[in-house]
Amino acid sequence: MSKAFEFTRKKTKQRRAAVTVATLIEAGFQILERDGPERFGTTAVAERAGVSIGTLYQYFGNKDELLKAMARQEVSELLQGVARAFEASPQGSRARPVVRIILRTFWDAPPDRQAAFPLLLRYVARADLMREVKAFTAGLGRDLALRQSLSDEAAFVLTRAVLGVVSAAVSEPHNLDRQKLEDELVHLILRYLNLGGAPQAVGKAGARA
Amino acid sequence: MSKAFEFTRKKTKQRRAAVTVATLIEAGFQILERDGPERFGTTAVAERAGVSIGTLYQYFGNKDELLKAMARQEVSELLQGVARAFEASPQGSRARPVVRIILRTFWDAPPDRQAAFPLLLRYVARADLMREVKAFTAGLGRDLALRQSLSDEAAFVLTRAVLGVVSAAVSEPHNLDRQKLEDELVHLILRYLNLGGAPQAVGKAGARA
Amino acid sequence: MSKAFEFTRKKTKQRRAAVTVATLIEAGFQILERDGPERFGTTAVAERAGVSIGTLYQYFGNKDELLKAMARQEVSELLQGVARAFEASPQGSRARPVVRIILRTFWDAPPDRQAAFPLLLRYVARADLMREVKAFTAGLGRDLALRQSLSDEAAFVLTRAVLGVVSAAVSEPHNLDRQKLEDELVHLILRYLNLGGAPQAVGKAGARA
Amino acid sequence: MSKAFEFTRKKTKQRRAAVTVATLIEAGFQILERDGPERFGTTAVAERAGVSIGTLYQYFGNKDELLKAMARQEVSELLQGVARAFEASPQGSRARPVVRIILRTFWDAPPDRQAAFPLLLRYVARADLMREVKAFTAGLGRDLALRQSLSDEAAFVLTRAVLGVVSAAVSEPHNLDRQKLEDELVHLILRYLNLGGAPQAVGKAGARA
DNA sequence: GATGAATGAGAGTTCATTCAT
DNA sequence: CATGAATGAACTCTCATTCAT
Repeated sequence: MSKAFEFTRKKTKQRRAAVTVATLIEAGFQILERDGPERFGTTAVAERAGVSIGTLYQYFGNKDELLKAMARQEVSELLQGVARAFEASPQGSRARPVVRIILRTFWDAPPDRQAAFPLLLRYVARADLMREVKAFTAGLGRDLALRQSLSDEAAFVLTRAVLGVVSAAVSEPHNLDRQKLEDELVHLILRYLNLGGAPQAVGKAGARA
Repeated sequence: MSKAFEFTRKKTKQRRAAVTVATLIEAGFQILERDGPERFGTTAVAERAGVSIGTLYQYFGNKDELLKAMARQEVSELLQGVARAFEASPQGSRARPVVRIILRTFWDAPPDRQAAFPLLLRYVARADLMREVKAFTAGLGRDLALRQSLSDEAAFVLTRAVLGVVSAAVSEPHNLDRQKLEDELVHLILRYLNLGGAPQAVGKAGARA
Repeated sequence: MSKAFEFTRKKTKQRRAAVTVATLIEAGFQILERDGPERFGTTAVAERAGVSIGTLYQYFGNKDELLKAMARQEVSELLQGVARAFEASPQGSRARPVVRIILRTFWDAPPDRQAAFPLLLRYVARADLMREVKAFTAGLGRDLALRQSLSDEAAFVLTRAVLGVVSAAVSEPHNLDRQKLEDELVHLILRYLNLGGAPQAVGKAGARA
Repeated sequence: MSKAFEFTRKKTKQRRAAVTVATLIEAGFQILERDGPERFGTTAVAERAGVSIGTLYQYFGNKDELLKAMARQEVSELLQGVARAFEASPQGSRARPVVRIILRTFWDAPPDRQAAFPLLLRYVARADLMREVKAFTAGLGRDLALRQSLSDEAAFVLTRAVLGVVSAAVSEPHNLDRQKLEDELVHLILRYLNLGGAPQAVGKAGARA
């Protein structure tokens, strides 16, 4: 057996494994949306992915690991979107694009996907996943604050406040206007960072950002 | 049988029923704290309450109803605390007392109780429970805004932002300073309502409230 | 509700529970014999007992507990048989009746039941079950030794030697004569206790006991 | 290709195969001791041996065959030890050395290895493995009995009695003295063979062998 | 009303074994 | 020959809920 062949074979196998993993995660999202967080089960995921339950457990030692992988991917995508929106907009006008991408992810998601968020979010709130979130919000904070470094507490408050609002908007039944919510969120960010517009009345949605 | 007797008996029965319900709810909290949200089960609750599982189902048609009753009580206590703090403090200095009582409820709770919050919160986020929360936040909002009425969206953003921060502080592993977090939360509220201090640097915890 | 009624009801329930437990243990033996030790499973036991799997787990917290109960019963029956044989025979001629009852239990059992012994025996070899076995062999030892007390080690050697022989006779494929084996076992016991016949040749089965 | 070359290659291959088999068996023992009999699995064995699971199945058609090979080796080593002890000691004083080597193997083994014995022993008790055990015990018996031939039954009783005692000593929790146990075992053998000391009291450990 | 034995669908997980590469 | 990804039957166990007493 030549080394080249060995190498090819190994790569092939690795690719196949990677494909299987990706398929499982995707199936995980589909089941989570189809059956809801309560009825989310490993058997259904494997079946939907077209692999045996044993294969699932080859790659994810248990249900939690699968959920964590799904959460990681979800977070990662959101963070990338935020980062892109952040960099694509000029300093001083970044709050709104960022809020927009967040709202698009959460608010615009179909109801079934929205129902999946709380479960995923629970898995995000674990040490190993938080690290990258922290790293990201730290970087974000630095820029947002116009080079003034936000304290850990300030970064925490800002990010969790925004996340709390959009999570609530998704999981609580309500009757809110999307545009007004966006305005209020932008307002929240700008005022918190002492960047926002004139000290005028709050709650009058409009040209405030 | 005289009506009076009937009445007395009925009242006695009702009182006994009320006691049983209260006992079950209290037992519910104990089990939730003792076994955690995952292992929270009706059997254990009934046992701890000293009644049979059948009796539990006499008063709560299913597990969800029990959880909702527990959530209702928890929220109700928090809201009362907030209301007291609100009314006890002079206009213009209300943000900090309110934040304090919230932090006391969440941050100061023993770890086991903290672990119970996410589950309870999920049950708060249901239509019938939200009504009173909304009523409360609406009233609160009116006062906070110095008689300017907050829009629904603004009230939503303010309350969920604060809740999001304290929830995260409780469920995520972190390394934050309690006093600084309190300062930042107060800051968030005041700035959002355009009441807060001078447009100075953010994140320098201290004499800002 | 009168106390008498309460009492009756309780007794009724207890009786029903006892019947269920007995049924499950009996079903356990049947499954163990039918499917073999490897394939012995809780589902099959419950099914055969005509109750749900949940009921089985109401009475036996896990598979091991069921197996232990079965082992306890098996041992208990054997010990009772031995005790009866012991007491029914005159001092000095007790070895043979005891050996006979042991051989009847093991050797005469149908092959499927024999296949079940090793598993059961493994569960006998646990602290809590051993206590009664020890108590029994201690008592037996005292008598066997004509009032000389056997040391712990001697009692251990004697009982385990006999058990080892009959276990092996059951679980190993062999081609032995039952009568000769009985003779040799009796011989083993008597000689070990220095009670046995003349110092003649070993292995010539016959009128030695 | 010359025959010589073919031959060499074949031999090389055979040698390599033998090494692999030996490696697998050794890995088997390590896994058995590390994970216990319940968790003993082919995957872990292959991994520990540094080969793929497929390779394991090339050499052992199934799990049982692997276990049998392990049991065979274990037994073979014990028998060799016994044979050496037997031949190294003078006629008439062989019981104690033999008992000693047996106790050394079982009693002195580390607890993890002891836990492995019952499983191995079960695999010894199969037709093909028993043949050599029988051959050995037959030969041993002949010598032990000073040329009187033991009947099959007597050889069986003697060997299984001893094995039963040491197995029990290893698998049951107990509180026995090693020296006393050795004395009692020697006593058992000698008395059974009508070679042993005076018809004195049993259970007083000491200078009886 | 109170009881608690019984239910049973369904969960997560394991592991000996196969076979395309 | 070696590999190891894939298999899937089978397993133990949970727990919300019912209903005869």
